[in-house]
Formats: sequence, C-alpha cells, structure tokens
Amino acid sequence: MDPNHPFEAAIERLGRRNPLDAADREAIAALPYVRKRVAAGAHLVRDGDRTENCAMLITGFAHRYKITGEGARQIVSLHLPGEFVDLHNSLLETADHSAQTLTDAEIAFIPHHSIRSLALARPAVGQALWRETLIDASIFREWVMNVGRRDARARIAHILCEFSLRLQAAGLAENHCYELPMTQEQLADAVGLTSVHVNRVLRQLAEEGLIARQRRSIVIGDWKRMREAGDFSERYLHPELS
Amino acid sequence: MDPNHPFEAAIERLGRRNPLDAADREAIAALPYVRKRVAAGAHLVRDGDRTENCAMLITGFAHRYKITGEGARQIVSLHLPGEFVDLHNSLLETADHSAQTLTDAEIAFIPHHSIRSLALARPAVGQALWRETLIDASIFREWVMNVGRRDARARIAHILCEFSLRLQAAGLAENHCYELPMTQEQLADAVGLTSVHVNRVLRQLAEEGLIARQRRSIVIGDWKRMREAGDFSERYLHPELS
DNA sequence: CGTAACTTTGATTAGTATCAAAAATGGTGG
DNA sequence: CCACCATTTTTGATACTAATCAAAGTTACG
Repeated sequence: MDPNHPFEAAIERLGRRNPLDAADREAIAALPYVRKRVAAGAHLVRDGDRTENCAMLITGFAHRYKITGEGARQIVSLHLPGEFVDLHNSLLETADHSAQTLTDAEIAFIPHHSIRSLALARPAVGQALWRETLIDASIFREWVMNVGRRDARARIAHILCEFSLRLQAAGLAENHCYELPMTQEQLADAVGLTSVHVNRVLRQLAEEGLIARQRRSIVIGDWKRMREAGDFSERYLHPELS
Repeated sequence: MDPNHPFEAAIERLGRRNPLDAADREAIAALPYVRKRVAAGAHLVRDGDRTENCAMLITGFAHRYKITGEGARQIVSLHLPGEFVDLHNSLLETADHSAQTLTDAEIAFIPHHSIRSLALARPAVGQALWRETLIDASIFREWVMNVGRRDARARIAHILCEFSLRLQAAGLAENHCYELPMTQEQLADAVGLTSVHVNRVLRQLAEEGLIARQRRSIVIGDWKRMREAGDFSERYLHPELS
C-alpha cells in the first residue's frame, strides 16, 4: 500500500489492534473520500444533522461535544490524527452531538454507505471498526466516572494522563511531554469544571511539581505521582490490543 | 421461531431497530447459552476479568459500574430485560468495569466466540449488534453531559425520564409510571451525587408536583415539566430506529 | 418480632461556581 | 516591524451547591 496514503495513520492504528490482512488494508485505502483542509473551530457535524459522510482526521485534532438546554457545553471526547471522529454516524441516522476541530486540520470525508458496505464485504474490517467504537465507549465510561466521582484535581490530572498516553501511542509525544491542543476553557468543558477553576488547579499541579508548563505545552515531570493524582490506569484504553 | 424462547425479548428488540430476516433471527435464537437464575447484587463481570461469556438479561435489571481509587462508585449504565449487559466484552479482552444485577434475574450466558462467529457469518446480525453498542455509546455521552454539566435536580429528573422511556419501549411501563429497580444510593451513584442529596431532590420534585412516589414506585405526573426540569430529549436514545 | 437495609431529616463544612477585572499572549493590518 | 485588538490566562473576593457527619424513622424480611 502507498505509505503516503492519507489513511496511512488510521490503517496503521486499526491494524495494531486488529488482525487485518493486506487485502483488508488495501480495501480501506480504496475507500472513496473527499479531502478537505479546515480551520480550527470548524464544525464536522452538528447535533441533529443527518450526515452522508463520516469524518476521519488526517492531521489535526478534534472534539465532540453536547450543549445543555442552559447552554453549557460538555466535551465528550477528544480525537487525534488518524482517528475516525464520528464512525457511529455510519450506522445511526441522526447525530446526537456535534463535532468540531480543535486545530487547523485535514479531514477525509468518507461516505457512510461505503463504510457500511466495506464492513459487510470484509467482516474483518467490520469487526475492526466495531472494536474501535467499543474502545471509544470504554473511554466514555471512564469519563462518566471522571466527571461523576473525581474531584477537580484528579479529573484534570486524569485527562492529562490520558492525553499523554494516547499521543504517545500515536507517535505524537515522548516522555510525557506534549502540546495540549486546547484552551483551558475547552479543558474545563471536558472535565465538567469552570475555566477559572481549571486554571487554579493547573497552577497547583505545577507548584506541586507534577507538571511543568508554559503556554499550552505540558510536561508531566513526575509520571508516577501524576498517575496517583489522577487515579489513572490505562486499562480502559485497552492497550493490550496494541 | 419459538415465541417462548428466552431470547425472544432481545431478538424483538434488535429486530425493531435493525433489518433482520427470519434466518437471522433463527441464528440468534440458535446461539448456545447457559441459563442461570441469580439473586439481586450478583456480579456478572468484575473489572479486570477475562471473560468467556457475555451476559444477556432474560428477566430482571442490572447495572455496570466502576470504582475510583478512593473507593467511590460510579454507575455507568442501567440495563433492562432483553438487553445485552456486556456485549463489548465479546471483542475486548479484559473487562474495564464491573456488572451486577439490581434485582433477582435470569441470565443467559453466551460464549463470546459464538457471538463473534455469528457476527462474521451473518453480517446483518453483526451490524445489528454493532448498532446496539453504538446506541449504548450514545447513552454514555449523554451521561457524561448529565454528570458534567447539569445540576442535581436536572440530573435526577433526566435519569428518571430516561428510565421511563426505556421501560416503556420495552413494554414494562405505561403512562410514565414505573417501579424504580434501585435504591437511592444506587441512583446517587448513577448521577454522581450523594444519596442524602438525591433524597432531598426527590422530595423536592415530589413537592413541586413533577413526580409522585411511594417507596420505589415513580409516577411522573407532569411529563412536560419533568422533561424541562431534566433538560430531556429522547434523541440520544435513537428512537428513530424503533 | 427483631434486625439489617434503606430512607429521611438536621446542622455544618468544603469545594466549585460566579462575578469582576487585570495581565499576558498571539495574530493582523498598516 | 510595530501597535492594536481579540483571545486566553491569571488573580481576587464572594456566593452557593452539594458533601459530610450524625442520627432518627421506616420498611422489608427471616
């Protein structure tokens, strides 16, 4: 397969966790798509849309969110390059939430029906995609616990740990040192706090020596203590599949 | 198909949202299983287990939960008769959370490999199961928002609304009147509050005339106001598929 | 009946939100 | 290249929601 194919990262990701033979990979690479370059903050899906396409991140970061009737935003997931942002929309008719880029990004829009037929024609691919959505769901469960039962400090430490590991798995970070692709307000919306409080807790984590930061770059200086602070265990990311 | 088959409710449920032909239904009904009767509070899976079977609720209610390092419990989902409790375990090696019955129940334990081979042999069934897990995930997203961004009153009203609709869809309730199969402490663990606070809010909702209750029976007397109180919209349950 | 589990109530405290504003940063056009 | 502007981060003061601690009622069940 062309190693410069825009799905390269996605296929590599899928293949790491799932048994895909060469023909499976070729078939994924052969999916039709439209490539688009979009700015930070661009919407990929809006709550209530009936979409025709599914967005895959070629480069850049994205998140999915919901808005309460009061207008409060809750970010429900973060997405890295190589990830499908709304694979679920391939099988569900109307979007139950919105998705938006966090940074400038390149997106591949893939028709739902192509994904569905591929999944039917190549069960191994179907199962791989299914498994991806199951890992997604596992992360949702962890987030329910994070916002439901952890205090502010643990919530923030937890999400910083998650991000570090996911970036590392994607080859985008090393030594727990990375650039956070979001504002403190977005971070707040991901952990169910106010941006003011997030700011204070970040400072506190830095004062305690668990992290170092300047602007949006984060260095988790003391991984062991940070894990403890965030009550973090990577089990829910299912690294056993990588 | 035998209308008294223990999977009857589950197949009917699946078939409502997915195009399954007679052969597909027969194939599901032909899945091998072990039927067990268990008491309330019995564990179906424990966090960290590598299970061989997947539990389907024939009768009774169940929930899935996680425990923080501090020992706090967060219930991440509720399950009704006819639902698969841990379908995700069919594709993920180790359980990332626990599952437990809420009431006395009858469970069908189905080998993972049987489910996987059925999904591969009959893509329509595979897609139906995948879709079920996607709806599951949609509910997780709503719960993230519920615990992350709604206040106590809205959280509790929301979950009572969700329960009412899901029970009704399963033919287990009418007129927003049902028996809540859990204690206030369990309810608290589902919405990320303390049982003391849940108790006060339930009383308040009753005083406001939104619900009536005695012991665990709930009557949502004013559905319209209750929806508002809970900022509830059934879209995330994907009723368009029923 | 007696006992354990659950529900209810009260008093106090703690953790976050809210409100307000200043300081820092990054991007843009002149 | 610099000045300006919008956005983001930071800090301070105060308010409020929900947690905590404690104990009394209630209910179901063996």
